Amino acid sequence: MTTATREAPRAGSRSDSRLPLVLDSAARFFAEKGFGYTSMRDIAGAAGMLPGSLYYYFASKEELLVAVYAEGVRRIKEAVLPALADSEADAWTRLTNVCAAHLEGLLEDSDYGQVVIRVRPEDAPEVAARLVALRDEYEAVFAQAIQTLPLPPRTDRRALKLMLLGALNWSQTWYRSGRDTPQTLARRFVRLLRDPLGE
Amino acid sequence: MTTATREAPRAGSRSDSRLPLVLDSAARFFAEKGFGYTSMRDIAGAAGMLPGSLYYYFASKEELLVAVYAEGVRRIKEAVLPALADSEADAWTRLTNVCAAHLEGLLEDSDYGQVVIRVRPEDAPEVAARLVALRDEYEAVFAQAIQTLPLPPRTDRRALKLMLLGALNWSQTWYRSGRDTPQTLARRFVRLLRDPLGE
DNA sequence: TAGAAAAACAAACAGTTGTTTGGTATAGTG
DNA sequence: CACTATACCAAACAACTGTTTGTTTTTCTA
Repeated sequence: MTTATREAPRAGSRSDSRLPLVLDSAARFFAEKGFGYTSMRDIAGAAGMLPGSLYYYFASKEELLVAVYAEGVRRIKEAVLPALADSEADAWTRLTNVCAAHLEGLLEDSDYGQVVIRVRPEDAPEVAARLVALRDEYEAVFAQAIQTLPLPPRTDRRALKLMLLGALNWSQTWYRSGRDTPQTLARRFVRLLRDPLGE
Repeated sequence: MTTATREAPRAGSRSDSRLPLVLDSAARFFAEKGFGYTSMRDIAGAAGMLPGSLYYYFASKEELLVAVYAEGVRRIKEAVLPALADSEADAWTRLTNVCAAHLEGLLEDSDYGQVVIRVRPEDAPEVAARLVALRDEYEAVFAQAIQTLPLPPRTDRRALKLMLLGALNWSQTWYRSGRDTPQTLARRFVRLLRDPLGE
């Protein structure tokens, strides 16, 4: 809306655009080095372009971040929604599947998902509000998986969501690919919540 | 903020050093803006000094981070250790108190604690290993609080630690002072783990 | 086939970055 | 008193930052 940044190449039209390359490149750097530590030259270079050329697609570095961020949210949602819609499974295994999908899009799958968790909205003040909105949009999806759980009355569902989501997101700091899979991790976390640990 | 307000030189020995001021200033900026977004000019300015003068105390920006980081770990440990050593309380309330102390040093208390959680070691490649070592040093303390829990056999204590610590640390992203206190938050999280939620 | 729009290049801009160098006022010591 | 270490200041450095501007090449369309 604000800028002419999101125009996708129309079908049949000129397709030598390097926009997807730019987005992938930006996602990779943002995910690996963070927003502030990535320069427009990094991104352009990896896409085989000059830094100034990026401004043909994006009005600013922050707008580029918004595009990557939005795509990240879109992908995580895309991975999670099927698990959420599975009416065959019971609520607890549905939650487990949602968590597994969340972890996958966050740890293994793509750089896009990692950007959503890694980059703090405040790091891009001009567009912070839009980033927060995108995050909230996904959190609402995740909250649904908890809303349908059969829980003892008076259970604090909000706290449950914050706790689980926090544990999942923080895993980005210690997770090393090859040891545990997102699936087993998700199972382990959900079980810790479901099964009683006290006395 | 304060610019040329000369701190009164303390009586006696030569203690007109502004080193503590520098550390406080750095901690504040690192906690609020992150490491990469903070310039040496920011830090020096807030301490009433010139940027170059910081190199009298620290060989580099990254070394300055190490100093703040170490002090942060020291403070969190200082807050958590008493709760851990309380042999009166039973293991579960001890864990609750440890979590509360952890949250306090992370959300409310000081900027130093926030730096430890906020700044990623990889953001300072030259000293990353030392930062990780400092973090691990604390995590070992936290692990102790879980080690002493009376848990059903075959419980994955490592997963429990990662989950709880993740939930606590991630709270930094959504916590707003004035709503919930660290105490109530800690109680809520621990209860979610201890009490059964399943069926 | 002329013209316009798309997709870039090439080169610079002004500002900021961490850091270095050389000097200086102050205070403690013999 | 001279001397020395401390705790800074003042000014610059080269490298890098996001961004702008004018130009060129390519491709689609009328």
